[in-house]
Amino acid sequence: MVQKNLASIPPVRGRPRSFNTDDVLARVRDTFWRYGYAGTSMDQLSAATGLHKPSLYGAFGDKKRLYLAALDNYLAQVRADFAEALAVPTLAESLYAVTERSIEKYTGESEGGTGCFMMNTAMPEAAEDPEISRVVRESMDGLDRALFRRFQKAIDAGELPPSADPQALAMILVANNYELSAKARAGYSRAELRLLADKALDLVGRIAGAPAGNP
Amino acid sequence: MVQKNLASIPPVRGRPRSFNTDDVLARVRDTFWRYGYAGTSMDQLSAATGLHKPSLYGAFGDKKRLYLAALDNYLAQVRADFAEALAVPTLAESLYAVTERSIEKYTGESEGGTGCFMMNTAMPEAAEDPEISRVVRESMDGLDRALFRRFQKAIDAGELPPSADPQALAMILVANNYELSAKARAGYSRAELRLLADKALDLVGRIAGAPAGNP
DNA sequence: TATGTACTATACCGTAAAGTACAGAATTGC
DNA sequence: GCAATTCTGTACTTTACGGTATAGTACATA
Repeated sequence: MVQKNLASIPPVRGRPRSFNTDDVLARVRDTFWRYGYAGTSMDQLSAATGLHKPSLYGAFGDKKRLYLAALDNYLAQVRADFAEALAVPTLAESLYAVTERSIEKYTGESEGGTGCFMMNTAMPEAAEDPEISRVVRESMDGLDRALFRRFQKAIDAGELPPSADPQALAMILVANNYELSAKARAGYSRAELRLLADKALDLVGRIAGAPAGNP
Repeated sequence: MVQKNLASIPPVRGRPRSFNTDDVLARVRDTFWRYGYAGTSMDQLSAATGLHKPSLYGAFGDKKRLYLAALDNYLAQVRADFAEALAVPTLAESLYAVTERSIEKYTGESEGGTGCFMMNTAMPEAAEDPEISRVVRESMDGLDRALFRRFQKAIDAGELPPSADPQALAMILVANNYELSAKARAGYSRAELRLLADKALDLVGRIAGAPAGNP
């Protein structure tokens, strides 16, 4: 994401916007989060943001561009959250923070709907929309890489033996993350999700010292 | 599911149906699979099945009942597939069969769309529809239990030591299954999914002999 | 063959969807 | 102050949606 969103660059001349783009995108995101992409109407988005439709269209384009802007916004925040959690020096604390943030996000404790926003809104569209599926793939690859690097860092720091298998370890947490999202959406409780995440962390601990198996 | 679907009980009198219910539900399922629940219109379903809308409404009720019938149909088939794969006597072969069937299904090789039908169509609706979210939860619990029982069986059969942790082992495959579904929908290739599944199976092998960790 | 019954086909209904035209309002540069 | 520019608000257009009325049709029982 090198280029900034056009909609967030305030125009120099003319009547200024009466709204803050990020606030609007947060409302838009929450509405899509609850009802899905196809299940959300522009009128709902208009009501949720307090903006009239021409303002939404003027600022973001059509429904899909508005959705993609909200998705970008969400993914940027998720990346920042992950980066912060992964920056914790101790591996165990770092991984716990990762799972805890996911659980908090997916249970909708702070804001938004349940489960992962991308999983529950982009996936149904991904089959027929290459633009959306590309964003999804890149986001997934990013998650894989981020966790892989964290384990590599732990090996470099001597927290794990050089023989450890960072790819397998990363996969445990990635797969667990998908399960957390799905089960949160289905209505599982925070406590149940916490147990699942702890099981995954326990697994990581059990095989952290083991070398990679035969391919 | 004790009670049979009403739509599958042929009436005794009057003009008989010109269509086979299961065939129709398969077409309905495939259409929802591609476009999502909210993204699919009754006209699309009518075109995909070759039935006119009044026939669909007459046989299944409204859109949601039609969807739920297709979902039940799908889940029954998935359960049967899983049961068959889990019935393979050797644990390793059994687990490989489980992953292979998922991959085949999720890549849309034989029929339907990509990813898990339930994941990609029911999840967006699950947040606002308790009836759908209940079905999803029950299906998830069923998957957890089926895999747990398979590992328990392997312990009973002496394939795994009594100290093995069937819950953790089951979780590896369940979480992997969710990841396979998500990545298939995002467009990952069969080969990439196979590698992921093999990593999970490898993990199972690595910790199969280990006892459960501290809770 | 007569009759009841359920299915099929066409056409339609009311509503809600995405998107827009246009007039007025707010701000900047001149 | 005045023109240029951009946003806001109301009302609208067009299309597609879920769902149905109705007329006709095919079959089972009697």
